[in-house]
Amino acid sequence: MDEQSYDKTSVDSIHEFAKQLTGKSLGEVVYIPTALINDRNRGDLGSLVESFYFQHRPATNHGPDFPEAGLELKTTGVVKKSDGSYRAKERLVLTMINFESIVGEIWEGSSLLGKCRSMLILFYLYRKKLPVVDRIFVLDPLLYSLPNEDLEIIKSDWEFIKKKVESGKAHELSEGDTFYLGACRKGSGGEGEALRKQPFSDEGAKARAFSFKPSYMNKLIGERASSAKSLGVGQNLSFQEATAIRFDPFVGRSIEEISVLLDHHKKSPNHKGFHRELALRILAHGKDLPPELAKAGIEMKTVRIQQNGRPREAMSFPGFKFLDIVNEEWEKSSFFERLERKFLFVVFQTGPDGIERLLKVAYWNMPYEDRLEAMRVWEETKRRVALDATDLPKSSESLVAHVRPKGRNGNDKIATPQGGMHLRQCFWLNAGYLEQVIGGTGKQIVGNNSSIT
DNA sequence: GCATGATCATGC
DNA sequence: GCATGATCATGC
Repeated sequence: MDEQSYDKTSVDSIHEFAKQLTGKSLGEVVYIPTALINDRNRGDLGSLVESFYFQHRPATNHGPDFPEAGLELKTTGVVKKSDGSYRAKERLVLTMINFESIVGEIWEGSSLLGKCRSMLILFYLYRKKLPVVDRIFVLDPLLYSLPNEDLEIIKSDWEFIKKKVESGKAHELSEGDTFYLGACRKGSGGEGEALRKQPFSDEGAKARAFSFKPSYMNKLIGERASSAKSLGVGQNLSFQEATAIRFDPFVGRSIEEISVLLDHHKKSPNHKGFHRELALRILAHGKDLPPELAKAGIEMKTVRIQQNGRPREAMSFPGFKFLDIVNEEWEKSSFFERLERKFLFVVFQTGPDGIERLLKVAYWNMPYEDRLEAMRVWEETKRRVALDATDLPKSSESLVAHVRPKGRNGNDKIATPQGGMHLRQCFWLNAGYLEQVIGGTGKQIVGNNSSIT
């Protein structure tokens, strides 16, 4: 049934009309004046779809794209994974955060809610070199109406961001502050970028926008569905409460005890993922993170503390390539992306009796000052890789992070800018830094030291 | 006991 | 086969 047109007052009609784009690019369906394409790969595909496919020009720039239907139109990129399924290429930017006006808003009348309560999201296959009008739409368009199960979480994310602005800390905003909604950077990002004023501090803040995190987008796409059961976050439980309910019965118990209770045992004496597996069985009753934590992009990490209070090890992150980092920007680097996440630490400690027990569980995200220090280490690493990839920042050079090998064995070498081969490396958070962080999370079973009061 | 270098075990 | 999270090993 090919429809020639649609009813702009009807969400369903707009949705049906949009479906006819799937499998095609905008450019093959309608004529786009070349002046508007302009040889640029970037461009506002959403506006082009609205103007040339829907032939629709809203009377005003304010309000939804389709005011009569109360519908917002969004286009967003996906990339194909090796197994053929899709994942979000990036976060979905919803609307700029106006630091001046958000402090006077309430959720029910907020500009964010106006944007995201009803959206039609079209997915196109991202191809870097291809102009946006030539990118193919894939998947069915998604009619998004803020699901009940996500509403409370997104609302409290919004309130957290608002509170941070009210505390004069707009410049310290981080994606790790929140769960589904992120205060993402929006702007040139260059050295000369103009900072924005914030109402309760003289400090300039980088421009930010509300966005759905990539992890949340992936869940919407439905390509990462797992069988893991919901924790029940959102209805009447916070992340902290729901997590505490799962871990409470095991806190204080020994590894041995937990292992027996869950009937999960070490496969070998050197089973390196054992503590993590126990934690996942406690938290998720399985091997996958519960859907809420997956949607929030939570980074669950196990930390093992020795009798003397120090972590047994520093904390590693995925390896990087020498040839990549020299051309990367901090805010686009994978280390930055990791450190912007919210962490869930599952902490074990060996007691004076030599027995290791589950000590506590805590949510955490990296404070502003420490993110700046991590950036310094990253920039220093980038600089030194270009000079000599075998001489990189050691843990003695920073209180927060360092660089060390990360490989399968001594043959796991990759190319350096110097033309040689050297052991693959990754970033680590120092053991001493972790000690301070874990100590700072206090004694509670589940806390969140990122909270601002 | 710690910093640094080196490597393991697992799951996909 | 490979990335990943995590741990082991060595020398000071």
